[in-house]
Amino acid sequence: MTNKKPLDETEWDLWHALKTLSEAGLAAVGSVLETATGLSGSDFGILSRLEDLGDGALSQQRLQASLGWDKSRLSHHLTRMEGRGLLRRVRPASGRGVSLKITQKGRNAVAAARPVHASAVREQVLRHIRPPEAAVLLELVRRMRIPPTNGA
Amino acid sequence: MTNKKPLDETEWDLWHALKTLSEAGLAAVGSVLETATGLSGSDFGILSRLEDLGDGALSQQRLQASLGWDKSRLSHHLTRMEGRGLLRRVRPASGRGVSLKITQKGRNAVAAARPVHASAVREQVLRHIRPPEAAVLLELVRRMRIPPTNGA
DNA sequence: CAAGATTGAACCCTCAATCTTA
DNA sequence: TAAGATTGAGGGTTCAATCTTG
Repeated sequence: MTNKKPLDETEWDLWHALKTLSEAGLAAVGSVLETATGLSGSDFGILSRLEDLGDGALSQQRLQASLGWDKSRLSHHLTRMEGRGLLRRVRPASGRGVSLKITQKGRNAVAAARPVHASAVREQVLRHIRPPEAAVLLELVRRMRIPPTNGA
Repeated sequence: MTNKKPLDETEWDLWHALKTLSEAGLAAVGSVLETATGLSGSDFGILSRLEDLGDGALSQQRLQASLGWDKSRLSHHLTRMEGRGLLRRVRPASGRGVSLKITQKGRNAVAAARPVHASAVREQVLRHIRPPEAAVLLELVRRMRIPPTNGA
C-alpha cells in the first residue's frame, strides 16, 4: 500500500534539499578537478584505483566491481582514456579478460590530481558539514542500503 | 592555505556517502519514474512546472530560472519533448522570447506520473528519514545556500 | 545593439547486439 | 557454450558560435 498523494511542501523541500546537496557538491568537486588537472572525476576514480588496488595494473573485472559501473560504460570510457595515453589495455598471457596498466603519463596525472581532489572535497563539501549532520547523512545512506561501490 | 593531505577515513566515508546518495540513491527515483511512466525526471520536472507555475503555459525564461538549467540544455530538451508531442513552443504576440504550452498528451502523462513520483520519493528516500533528522538536513542545505537545481 | 533562443560538434551513458576465446 | 569485452545507435549535456527580433 503506497501513498499516492502528491508530496506536501515539507516532503518536497526535503527531497529537493537532498538532491541539491549531493548533486551540486559532486558537480563542484568535479569541475574544480577537471579545470585544474584535466582529469574528470571518472578518470580520477579509475587511475587512482589502478594505483591503490593494483599498484598500476588491474583486471577490467576488478575495476568494474570496484566502480560499480556498467561494463559497456567502462569499456567506452577506457577506450577514450587509452586514446589519451593515460592507460593501456593488455591481453593477459593466460586467462580470459583484459588487464589495465597505467602509463607514466597516467601516473603523473593522478599524482598531480590527488592533492587537488582532496582539497576540493574539503573546500566544496566537507567544510560545510558539521559532525551531527555528517552522522545523519551516513545513517541515511546506510539505511537506504544502496548497492556498494568501493574506492575513491 | 588549503590542506593537501589525503582524505582521512572519516572524511572519505562522508564523501563516499554523498557520492553514493547522488549516484545511486536518488537516481533510483528517476529510474522507477521512467520505467513506469515513460517520463524522465527532467521531463517530469518540466511538465509539472508548466502546470504548477503557469497553469499549462510558461515563458522559457521563467522555466529556465526555475530549473536552474543551461539555456542550451533546455532548448535541446524542449526540442525533444516537442517532438514527442508533450508540449508546444509558441511565439508570444508581443514581447521577445518563447512561451511553452503543455499539450493534452503532456497533461495526461504528468497526471499519470505524479503519484508514481510521490510514492517513489517516499519509498526510496523519505521513508528513511526521521523528523529530527530532516530538520538537521534542511538546516545544512540552507546554510550552504546552494543555487537551485533540477526539478523532479 | 542586446536579450533570448537555437544549432552543431564533441563528449558521455545506456541498451541491445555482437564478437572473442577458454 | 558461456564468460568477458566491444560496438553502434540514440538520448542527454556542454561549449562556443550563430541566428532573430525589439
